[in-house]
Amino acid sequence: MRQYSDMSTRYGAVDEEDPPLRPPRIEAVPWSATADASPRMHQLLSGREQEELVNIATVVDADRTTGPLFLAGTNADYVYSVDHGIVRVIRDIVNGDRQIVAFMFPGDLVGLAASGRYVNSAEPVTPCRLYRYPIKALRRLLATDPLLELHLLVKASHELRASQRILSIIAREPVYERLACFVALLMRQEGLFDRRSRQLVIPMTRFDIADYLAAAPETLARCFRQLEDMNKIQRVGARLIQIIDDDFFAGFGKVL
Amino acid sequence: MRQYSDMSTRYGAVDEEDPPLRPPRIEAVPWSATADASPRMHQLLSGREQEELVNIATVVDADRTTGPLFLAGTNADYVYSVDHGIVRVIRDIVNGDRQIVAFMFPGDLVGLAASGRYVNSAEPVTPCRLYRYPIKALRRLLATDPLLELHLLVKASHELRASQRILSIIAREPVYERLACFVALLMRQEGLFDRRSRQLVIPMTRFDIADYLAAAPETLARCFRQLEDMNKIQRVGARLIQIIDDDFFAGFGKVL
DNA sequence: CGGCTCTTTGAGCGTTCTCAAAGGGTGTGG
DNA sequence: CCACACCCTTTGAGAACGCTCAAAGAGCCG
Repeated sequence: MRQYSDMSTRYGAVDEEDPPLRPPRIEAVPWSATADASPRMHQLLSGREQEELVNIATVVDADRTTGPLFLAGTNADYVYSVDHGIVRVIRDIVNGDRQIVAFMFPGDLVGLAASGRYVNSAEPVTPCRLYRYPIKALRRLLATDPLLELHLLVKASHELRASQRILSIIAREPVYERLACFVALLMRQEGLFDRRSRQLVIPMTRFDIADYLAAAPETLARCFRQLEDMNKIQRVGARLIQIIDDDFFAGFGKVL
Repeated sequence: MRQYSDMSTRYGAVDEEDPPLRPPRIEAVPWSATADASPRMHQLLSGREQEELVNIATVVDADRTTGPLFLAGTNADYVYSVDHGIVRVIRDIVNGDRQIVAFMFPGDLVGLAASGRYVNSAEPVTPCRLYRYPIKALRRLLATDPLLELHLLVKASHELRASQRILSIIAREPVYERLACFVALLMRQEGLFDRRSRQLVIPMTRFDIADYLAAAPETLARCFRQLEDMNKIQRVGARLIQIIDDDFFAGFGKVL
């Protein structure tokens, strides 16, 4: 467990160790068209909103060794925003199987609830830092700040789109296409893809990817090999690949 | 085309023809626990909010012959709420395949947008009536009514849960389990299941169910037969089944 | 160096998909 | 009024893809 945590540290090292504390951020593609007309991620929170949020927040640091952030079915007392690192949001299926419904990256909100209970469990994938907001305080804030409320609504819409996107990815056959979509998603994430070396860091295990794409980890390994045989990628290490055919992945990344 | 429309009319006849116009409704399971502690659907809109919405809304009637409500990629000028009938929300995959990301029932909101464009297409599954709200007017309303904004946020969370649920259903193997989950979902819908006769109306075609559960329509037919052989259901007609083993479906309906 | 976990590869099997065709119900046209 | 045409549904047969089980390889840490 220990060394696995450290392994994650190396592979998922998007942020250097102990970065200076940044204000909370919530990012999303807004509803309306922006000036440049390209669907880009925007930082939704104003400086004042960030202050308001900091006032009710506590900082949480976690990694794979520290256990789940919260478990499905328990009292939903907090909502989290990701500052750095990656969190997986999990829904347990019946017989030991589980589905990762989302990977949460910096700028994302974690802690969906219904009837006072968390709907999913959340666990760190890499070492990560989150802001934790008590729901009661957050609701008080929302009642007095309609603009913040609007921003959360925009963010919720963004998460809904993301969920529908992974839905349409899972529906795809064969599996190597799902993997291509997943690689395209990772390439869009800040800090994982190095344009110069054309290398992409894969911060999660094959098991994680398998639970995300609804496939077996062995199949994933075969699909990586398949993409290599197709001359679309080059495997540098288990968690590091080089992108050979950009257009190929651009095609799979077209979906919003 | 014509007779198919009429067929849908018969099978999907949740509401009698030309019901009196009801005020707009938006339904969801709220975040917080309610008094009865059971996760039940609630009507979110107050009488005043319904009035405000009616003031900016127009009524739209549609069925399978009238074509899509809107197409993915077109300007997102309106949001819709379903009064009665069923709407499918579709995302096109590559080679003619498509994924139904959601069936929208009365009380649901349709018209998710990003950067000013609809993300999905929406088409009537049964004859239906919707309220159509211009987005501009709706945003003005939201700016002046924080409570309405909160209700939309709760509704968006509800849709997100629904999307994650179908995600975890699709991930299931074998397909007959997906179908069992789907049947359990339909049983929860108002007006489709008759408790006395134990009969369930299936308002959509095998193709629709296939595009929803990420399976081939032929496989769906086989799975219906399989459930019958297992003595879980009895096929009365293509779009009407009798539930034999309630506990079986209750088990698959457990997921939020 | 040994132990651990993650990753890769192989072989055999099972489920689902595809292609094909027949059956059923409904509206239309003769 | 009946027969036809259309679409949806069902069933069958064969092929393909992915899963399971098994085992070896690789990287990291103590």
